Amino acid sequence: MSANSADVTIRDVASLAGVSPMTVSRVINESDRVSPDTQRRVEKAIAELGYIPSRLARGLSARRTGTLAVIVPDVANPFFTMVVRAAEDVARRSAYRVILCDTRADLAVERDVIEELIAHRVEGIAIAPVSDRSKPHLARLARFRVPFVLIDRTVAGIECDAVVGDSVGGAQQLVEHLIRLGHRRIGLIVEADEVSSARERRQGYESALRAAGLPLDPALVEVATPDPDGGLEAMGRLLSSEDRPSAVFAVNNLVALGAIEAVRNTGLDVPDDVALVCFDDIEFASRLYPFLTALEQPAETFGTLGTRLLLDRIEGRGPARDHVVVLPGQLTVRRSCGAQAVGAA
Amino acid sequence: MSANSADVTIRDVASLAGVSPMTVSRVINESDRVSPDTQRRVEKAIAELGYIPSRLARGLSARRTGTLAVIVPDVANPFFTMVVRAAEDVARRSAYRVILCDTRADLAVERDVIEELIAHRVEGIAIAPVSDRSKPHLARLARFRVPFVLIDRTVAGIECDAVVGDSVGGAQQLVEHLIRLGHRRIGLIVEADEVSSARERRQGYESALRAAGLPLDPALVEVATPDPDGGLEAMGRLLSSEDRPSAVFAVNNLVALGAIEAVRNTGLDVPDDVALVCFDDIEFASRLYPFLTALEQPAETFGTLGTRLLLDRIEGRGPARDHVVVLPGQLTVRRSCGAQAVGAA
DNA sequence: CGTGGTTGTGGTACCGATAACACGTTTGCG
DNA sequence: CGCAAACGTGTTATCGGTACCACAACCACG
Repeated sequence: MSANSADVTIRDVASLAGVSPMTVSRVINESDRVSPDTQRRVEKAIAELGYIPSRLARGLSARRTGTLAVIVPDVANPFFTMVVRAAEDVARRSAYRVILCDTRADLAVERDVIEELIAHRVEGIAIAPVSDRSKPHLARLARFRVPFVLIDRTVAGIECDAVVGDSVGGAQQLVEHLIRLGHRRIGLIVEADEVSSARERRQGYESALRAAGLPLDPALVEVATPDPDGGLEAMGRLLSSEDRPSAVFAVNNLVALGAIEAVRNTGLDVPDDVALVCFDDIEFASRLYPFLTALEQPAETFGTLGTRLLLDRIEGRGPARDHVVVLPGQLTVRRSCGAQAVGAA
Repeated sequence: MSANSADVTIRDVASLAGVSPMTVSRVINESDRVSPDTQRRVEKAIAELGYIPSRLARGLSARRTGTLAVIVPDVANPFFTMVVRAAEDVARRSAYRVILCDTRADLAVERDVIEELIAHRVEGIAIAPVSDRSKPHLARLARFRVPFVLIDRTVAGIECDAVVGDSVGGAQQLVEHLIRLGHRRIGLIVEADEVSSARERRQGYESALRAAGLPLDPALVEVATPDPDGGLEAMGRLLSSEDRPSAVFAVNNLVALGAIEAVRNTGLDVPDDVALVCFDDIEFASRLYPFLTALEQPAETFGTLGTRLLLDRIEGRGPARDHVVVLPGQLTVRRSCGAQAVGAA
């Protein structure tokens, strides 16, 4: 047994087995044009030396790296955590590895990360882009012929495969629910308009209000960063306005968390003083304390489906036209909206 | 502008700039032995062609891939999510990329994943191993001279750098706290003994009981998989025993979640009927509903410190001896233990 | 003005694998 | 029995970079 297996190459295996490197390569790649006897000898040599073929060399000559990448703006957001986990799983089942990139919603990081991934010659990327301003980054991918699939968000001016939620419809459902509960002044905490999902949720909010004959009051719309701190500040502003809303729709789960905190900090309570609904559940929190009325999205499905589409593209099985999947969400009514929770259990 | 930048090589850049590939390589690598004029010409050519050097080729000839890996048993566990995010961040700051692997606590997956990573010639691995039975996997890494750092768990028989929590001490604190509240029959839901952190938490539990002169009753100890379902089942068994515990220490946050569910399913309540404490907080849940009395661990620090140690090793800055960091946790008292939460805010 | 040292650049081999082709040996079938 | 197809294996070139050495041009110094 060698002291160090790190430098064993295909040639070492070949000479130990008494064959050429090419034959070893055939064994590794399970080509069938190898005699059973040779195959056995080679496999024995591989085992004896503890040989592990270099993916670098393989990738360089075969032009296949067997690596995908998943880019998300925030792995710590439970929605994206599940997306990442599902993507990793699907990838592994197809013998691909996954490089995870968290852009922290920073365009500069996203740009760099994409350069890196091209340099790494990843075979495809599933990306939840920062915003519409990610367009040049995606254009660069297209220029390098790196297949990619958008997850959760589309980007204006980019045509490609995508898996997104029904943000317009979901937002409508949430707001209609609030209206049904009797709310007339409904606030919105949303992230910047250049994020497609946020834009669409805002549209859903507006169309629900219009359908109910309610006025659109710009004072009721706050723009925030999509995290608890953003929600905290935005809700603070809404609460301090003269004619404060009786209900608020938060663009996602983390924003909702901050929003609730803001309400409580003011000595008020959810839902008694302010009702609250949002997109995306926080599974662990709901399990402990079913509180948030949320439009739950099937996060894992975003990841699995997105990765499948990506693999299809890579392996040329993709449809000729772009494939945009819209996944419906599900309204789960709990306490934060002030409705008696319908005891479904 | 070329129609496709995917196949631009260093030679294309060289001929456009009227220099040799070697000179282009020097520019890419910021070697200073290039005249300012040449440098400018080469950079212009690079920009014009949209050239991105191949990491495969670089890795192959320079024997540096600039890639690390992080292996965790479950990214969806908030503790590991934070570890991963922190690791990724530190890595990027040092110009390394990170491959994420989720073993789902499956030894076979762990084995495969490690083979893959060696094949990829990653330069180092931060790993939260499945259990003591991960030893052969780590031995393989050692044999291939791949530096690695253990995160959160040590492995019997493996000496290396590690960043772990003070499981014994933390468990003691939690159990002492329950004893102080008057509990005499304290249950434990723990994962298999072959996981070092679980083993140590059990030790802490036992020594706290012994110190208080309380008996160790095997009927009070349930082994479970470290997830909500495991907690649910284990707590179910504890509750149905004839002399059920008045308090339970759950080995981690997810187990606690399931345990609470089990209590509630029985028509009982936490903490009135059964008090509960656990390791690791669930930040998002606590933010919404400060309920779990937990021994909080600085998850991000596990990731940052672990990755720093790893980078030190890789770059040869590591100390000669193994560096084991033990991070203390912090007891945060909330409602689940039945104590009046000390209003610290 | 010769010698040694620096500076900028190029040539060649090689990293570790595979593609493409070539070649000797069976095997099959009329 | 002869020739073609199938089989098993090796040879060579190449993937896209970098290490290493060579070398010309220039500098300074005694």
